[in-house]
Amino acid sequence: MEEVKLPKFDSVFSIDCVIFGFEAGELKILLIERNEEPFKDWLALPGYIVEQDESIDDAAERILYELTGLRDLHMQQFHTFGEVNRHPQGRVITVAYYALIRINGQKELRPITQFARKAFWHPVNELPKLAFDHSEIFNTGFNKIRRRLNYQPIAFELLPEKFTLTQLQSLYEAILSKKLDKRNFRKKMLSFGFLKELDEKQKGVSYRAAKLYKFDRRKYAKIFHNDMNLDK
Amino acid sequence: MEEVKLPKFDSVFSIDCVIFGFEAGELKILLIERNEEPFKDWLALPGYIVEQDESIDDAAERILYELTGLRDLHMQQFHTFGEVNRHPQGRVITVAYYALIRINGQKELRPITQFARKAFWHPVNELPKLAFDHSEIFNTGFNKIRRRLNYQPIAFELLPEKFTLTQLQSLYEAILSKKLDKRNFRKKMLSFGFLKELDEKQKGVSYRAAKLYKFDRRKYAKIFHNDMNLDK
DNA sequence: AATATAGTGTGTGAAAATTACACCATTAAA
DNA sequence: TTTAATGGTGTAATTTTCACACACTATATT
Repeated sequence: MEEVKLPKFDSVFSIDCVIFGFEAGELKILLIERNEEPFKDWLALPGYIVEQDESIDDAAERILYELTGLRDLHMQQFHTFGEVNRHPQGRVITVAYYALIRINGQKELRPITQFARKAFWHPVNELPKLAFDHSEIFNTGFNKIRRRLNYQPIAFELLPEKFTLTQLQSLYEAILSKKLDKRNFRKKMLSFGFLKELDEKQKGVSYRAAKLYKFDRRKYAKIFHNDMNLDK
Repeated sequence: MEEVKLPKFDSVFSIDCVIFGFEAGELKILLIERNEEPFKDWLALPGYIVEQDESIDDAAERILYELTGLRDLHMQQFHTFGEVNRHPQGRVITVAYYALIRINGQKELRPITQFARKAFWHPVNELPKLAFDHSEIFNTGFNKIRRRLNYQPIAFELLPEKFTLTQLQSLYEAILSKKLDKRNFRKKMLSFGFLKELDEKQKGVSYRAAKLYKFDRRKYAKIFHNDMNLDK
């Protein structure tokens, strides 16, 4: 069997990341300020070029780390953008990933490479124009997680380990952009059976402290073992 | 502003297509027999390399056409596969698309290029080993359409324009691999309000002929206008 | 000590959706 | 006319969804 060479093109893959966080009752995403042409000084999603000897999943982790200092999140690919002219300097196809993380105790965001001047959280409402087609990438990703919220326990990745039902509800409201009924929401969430009520209560509030809950992954997996694998 | 060059890699994008059809009560996909190394003579999903000056959506259409003679289907991207060693000859990242089409009156399948020796329909059960990681790509795609079946009217793309409720049901059963209750299925489908009952009946059967129905896109769009755009 | 404030936590009834389930009707062929 | 094959239909029980309002508790303020 003879070795056949693949054709070569001046084409480049990149990764872009839509990282959601939840803070002060607001849904936010992670942006960087670019320090490199093109779109120097613009705001953009954290994203960069995939190396030749790394898988795209690995690349996503590395790139996010280099641009923001964040590590070990569970990112998932959600769409690939391949218009010819989406990058002004050549053909770049980008695979977009999302993740949801706890902003809370997060250490400072600090870019490792010089390609980003800084990284910071920005509310998803009132987003400014972003570099490249990043606004479109963000919108597609946001719609994806809205959908996924219905059949995947992604909300818990955004909350601290211990949370109140009110926090959980206001997160759902932020993602879905609509008000939910408190009694029905609580009834339904609790009926799933994967929330573990703790003995602790909220602290430091100047009103009746709410009970804290925890998301119980093991119970979730038991209850929904069917659905978990379908998801890729 | 100075022109900055993008780095160059020996990396290649490709497209692979998972095309579903429905025939004789069975769900099938389109395979080709490869006529080129690597995996010469193997069965594979229709797939090839993206040119530098075409978008990935355009590439998907072109490639499918060249390998199978099929045209103008509505393909949708569903996942991108980017493991380093998925192609034995170098770095190839592939974007996978699916489509669902009517096999029925389809003209002969005939590859245009020589890269495929032939193209043919194969039942999704009892699939043989496929070239590259195409078995995994198929599985991922199959799971995607199973999910989508719940919130998108994709089934109708697989049926002839006029179809009976029994045909529709057996298609659902084929995709979901489970039996459904006839009365409940019919009640529910009709309750959506986007099936148009025709005056015609089935012909050429040796038993009571069934009524024919049509999928009414306009009604569907009116009823579900919300959901249509979220889908990318 | 009284009171204002802000969010917690709880139940019920009506309506809608889902599920389980079995038999007669119609057609063509034998 | 009988047989074989599929078409077509309704109801009752159960579960899920939805709409809706007020008393409780902890703290801060006076």
